[in-house]
Order: sequence, then structure tokens, then C-alpha cells
Amino acid sequence: MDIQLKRGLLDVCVLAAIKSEDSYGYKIIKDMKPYIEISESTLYTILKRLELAGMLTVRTSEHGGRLRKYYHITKAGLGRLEDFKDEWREVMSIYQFVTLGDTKNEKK
Amino acid sequence: MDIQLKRGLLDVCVLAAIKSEDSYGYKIIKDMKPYIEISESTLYTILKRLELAGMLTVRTSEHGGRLRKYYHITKAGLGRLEDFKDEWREVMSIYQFVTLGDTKNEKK
DNA sequence: AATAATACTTCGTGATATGATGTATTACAC
DNA sequence: GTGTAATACATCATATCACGAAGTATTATT
Repeated sequence: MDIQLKRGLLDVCVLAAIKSEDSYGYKIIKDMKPYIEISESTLYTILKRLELAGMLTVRTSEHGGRLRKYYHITKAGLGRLEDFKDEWREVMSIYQFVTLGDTKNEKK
Repeated sequence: MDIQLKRGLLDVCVLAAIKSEDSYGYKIIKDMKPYIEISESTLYTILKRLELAGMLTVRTSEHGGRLRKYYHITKAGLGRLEDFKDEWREVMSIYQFVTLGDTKNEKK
């Protein structure tokens, strides 16, 4: 999939991945995989960015003798997801513009 | 609208704006305006990029004592628009992922 | 013992949207 | 007839960001 199209989608995907329950890096990647590929370097960059923006909080927890960072979505993060749904209406109108006049049985 | 979401949309929007008939910079901006805002610097950058990629051709023509650059979509450009429609299926599946479990009457 | 999987980090790079600024002509308001 | 807006295109510097590469460390599997 086109890199540029992914931008703007990745952030909300990560937030969506931790929406229903706290999760950690490796799991987020696996959960997103069926829908969108994300590299480790990209994910951890995004997680840090989202943390700085107050969209999520981090908690370090031991798991099987190894440290894991669990990410928890905040109210701001949930708000971001809501805003995204609003923006999506705009996106769909743009899609309409791009595919305008593309129906098979188009009239002149 | 979110800058990141615009990426990946702008290129195809510009191609769509010259799809049915040749157009020029200023008109493209005005045609796109109801759907998506684009600054002049961005548009001319994109037009140059698309020309280099063989998605469109340029023809300079005089109009009212002033030079105008008319942009014409190529087969490759039309192909790009077709590819975009395929990619859109992926985008919609991502949207599903993001809004998963967001219905009002959600079951546990 | 070796390899794969899990888990996170840092760095450099390339793509790119945009504001600022500049040039030049035409149309219009006063 | 002079100033301002609109038309039309160009260039530059900047900031954001996805990603590959490379690294560190532990656990699970073969």
C-alpha cells in the first residue's frame, strides 16, 4: 500500500489497537498486521509521539522475566478517534471527487 | 483536515482534476477547493512530480497575453487513478479496524 | 548449541506539504 | 489613472514522518 496513504492512518490505528485493552509493542504490530503493516521502528516512534501528545500513558511491567511496556489510551486519545471519524466524512467526499464520472454506464 | 491524511490523497486529486479535460494551476486549485485545500506551492510541486513520473504532460499556451501551462493526463496517470481505487479497498478495511466496536448498541 | 521469536531502542535518510517570498500581467474599483 | 485584487507560476527553507539498518537482551524451540 502507498506510503503516503498510510500516513494519517497509522496514528489512529495504533490508538485503535489499544482502545479496548492495554497492549504492548509487539502485540500491537501483530494485531494490526491483517489490516496494515507497520515496522518496529515506525511503531515505537509513533508510540512516543502519541505519549508526548497525551494520547496514551505508559506503564512498564515485568512479564516472564522480561520488561514489557504497556500502553493505555487516555481521554484525549479516545477524542482523537472520535475526531478521526468526523474527518472521515471529508475523506469520503474527496474520494467521491477522485472517482467522479467513473461509473461504467456514464452519461454525457 | 489533518495534514497526514491529505498525503496520498493530493496526488490523485490533482490527477482527477485534469482527468476529463486539460487544466491549469489556478483552475485546479479552485476546482479542488470544495473538497480539499491545496496551496499554490504544494500544487506546483505536485504537478512537477507527476510530470517527472510520466503521469501528465505539459503544454504552454498563451491566454489573454499571459502564459498558461495546461496539464494533460497520460495513460499512466489514468492507471494511477485505477490503482487508487484498488488501494481504497484496503483503506476501507483499515477504517473498519479503527472504528471496530464503535456502534452505539454494542454487544459484549 | 543454535536458531527463532519476543521486545524495545537509536540513527540516518528520503519524501513531501507548506509558508514565505518573488515576478509579472490583467481586471476592477475609486 | 492609480491602487488593489485577481490571475499565474516559481523557488527556497523548514518541519514532519515512515522506514530500513543495526543494536541489545531474554525466552522458546529444534
